[in-house]
Amino acid sequence: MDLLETRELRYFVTVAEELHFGRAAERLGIAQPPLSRAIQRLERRLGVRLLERDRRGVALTDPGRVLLVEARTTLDAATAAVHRTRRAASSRERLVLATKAGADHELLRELLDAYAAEPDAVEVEVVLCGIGEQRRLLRDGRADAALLHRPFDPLAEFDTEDLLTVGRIAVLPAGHPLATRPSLSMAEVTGLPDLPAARWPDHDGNYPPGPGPEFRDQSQLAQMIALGRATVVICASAHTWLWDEHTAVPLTDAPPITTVLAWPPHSRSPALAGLVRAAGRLEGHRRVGRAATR
Amino acid sequence: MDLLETRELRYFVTVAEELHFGRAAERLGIAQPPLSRAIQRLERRLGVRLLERDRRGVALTDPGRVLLVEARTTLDAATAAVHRTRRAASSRERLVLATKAGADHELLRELLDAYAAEPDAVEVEVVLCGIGEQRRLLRDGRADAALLHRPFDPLAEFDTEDLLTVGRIAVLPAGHPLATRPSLSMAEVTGLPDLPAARWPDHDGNYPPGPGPEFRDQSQLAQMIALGRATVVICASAHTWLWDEHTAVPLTDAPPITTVLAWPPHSRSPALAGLVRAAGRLEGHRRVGRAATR
DNA sequence: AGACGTTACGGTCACCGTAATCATA
DNA sequence: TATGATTACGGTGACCGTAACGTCT
Repeated sequence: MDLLETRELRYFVTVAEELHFGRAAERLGIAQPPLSRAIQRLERRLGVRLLERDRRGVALTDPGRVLLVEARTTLDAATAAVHRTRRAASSRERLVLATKAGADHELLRELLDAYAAEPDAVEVEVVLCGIGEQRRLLRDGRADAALLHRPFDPLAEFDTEDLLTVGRIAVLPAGHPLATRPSLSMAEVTGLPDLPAARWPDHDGNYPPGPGPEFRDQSQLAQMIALGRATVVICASAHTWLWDEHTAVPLTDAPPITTVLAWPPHSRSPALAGLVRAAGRLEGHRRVGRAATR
Repeated sequence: MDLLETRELRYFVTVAEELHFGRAAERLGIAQPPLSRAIQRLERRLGVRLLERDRRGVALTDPGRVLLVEARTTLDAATAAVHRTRRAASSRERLVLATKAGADHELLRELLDAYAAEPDAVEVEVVLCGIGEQRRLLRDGRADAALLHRPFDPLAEFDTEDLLTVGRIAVLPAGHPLATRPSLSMAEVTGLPDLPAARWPDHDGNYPPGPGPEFRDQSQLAQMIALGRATVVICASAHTWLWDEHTAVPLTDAPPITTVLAWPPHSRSPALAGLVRAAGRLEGHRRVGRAATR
């Protein structure tokens, strides 16, 4: 009763992303006509119109939008099958941990050290990926676990263990008038006419509207702020990568950010279990430490 | 990079389930040789040996076991894509709720009534399925939500809302000596030589070892107990289907069972949101009611 | 010899690419 | 007229079924 081949799904996803048969066919490495026919076949088999082809191009229908997300998760599951099977076959076991480049330096170090102390610790490969890419790495099996951030990353589909909760800071150019303040409120740093808030991509890869510059990784952001062209409100643990030209000011009224260790819920590997145990120990120690210093 | 077609995965899963190329080919409706070649192709592409074919049949390797679960989730995702896309295309919206046949009568009634009171309630189709089948219906998109039971059903992969927690009862033949007792302990009802505990299938469809009779649905169970051949420890809400020949005795030391409403975590439908809201209201009322009667 | 998985071989159908056609701005 | 999707058409390759083969009990 599953009449969809992954090739067809891949075709559909590409067309849905490009909204243009020509470009989609080029990305897929085939000619347009076979692609057109494949989509028609898909629509005929499902009995559902997926794309609206009228004047001025192609648009997704409502069922088409549903299929787009379902097809993506199916394709992710298929590539996860490849990765996890190959991983299981490789002789020496290892864990792949995905994290955003440039974030959580110290925490990551602590976690790796804590895990290394586990009795049956295996090699941990750290994969640095772009903003918001960790979840896809988890879904398609390229990573066994990842560091995510609440409330930014949707966590519903994963199991998680809290690691560390910190406040937020505003990162300003060193010479800015507000940079001398000991703390700031959200209201004071939003809507500054001379310092627009930088914008980063959401989970669909699109940028929210606004006057600030778009950026895609932490180095772009750092440079833009150092140039005095932008500001950003960000996790306090980001202080590790600040430049001399930056000033970090704590925010009093911004909701805190929790870094969590996340993994696919059905994972059964003992190595991953060890990593989770290490994460729990880390968080436990931290809690005890906090309680003791009160 | 996803080189696996769903047809190949279906072939592999069937062989892995049958552990016999001939029977698997028959189930798939093809001849053995193409099946043999397809599996070889799969192994070659993955670079992994999935099956051990020596004398006395076929066995799964460790990577083969990994691929079996990954392939199942991939196939479930593919059929979910079909179901959800078709559902989205159908004009009138509806919800499909899966529940074990013969369980949670009253609770289900309450839930449906509570949901019907929602402002934008849509038609709810109730699908009765076999023991432990609800999770698969959720995964492959045949159902939008299901009633599951903690701690029996693994809930990691779903979002859930607690509905009702009740104790457990022992169901005995009406004439049994223990049937006159006001309550019992687990120790008293396990290991009775004259009344073995009935066994039901676990999540893989296998039966745990033991002397008691195997059963697959509630009517078989009821008959077997009425005949004086078995006993069972079961959710207290099961009292709705007891016969005159049955006696239910509460257990004092058995962990309680919670019926939960479960749904796929990425669901975005407003109709489902309404059902969850109704479930929350139900549980809230119940909690208030309990508190008031204390 | 029997059971069962694999190799050999020939045919068909699905998919692809090139070329022509249709629709729209 | 130009752009972009669809239909027409011929070819190749993937997959299947039948038949022969190997291997172990």
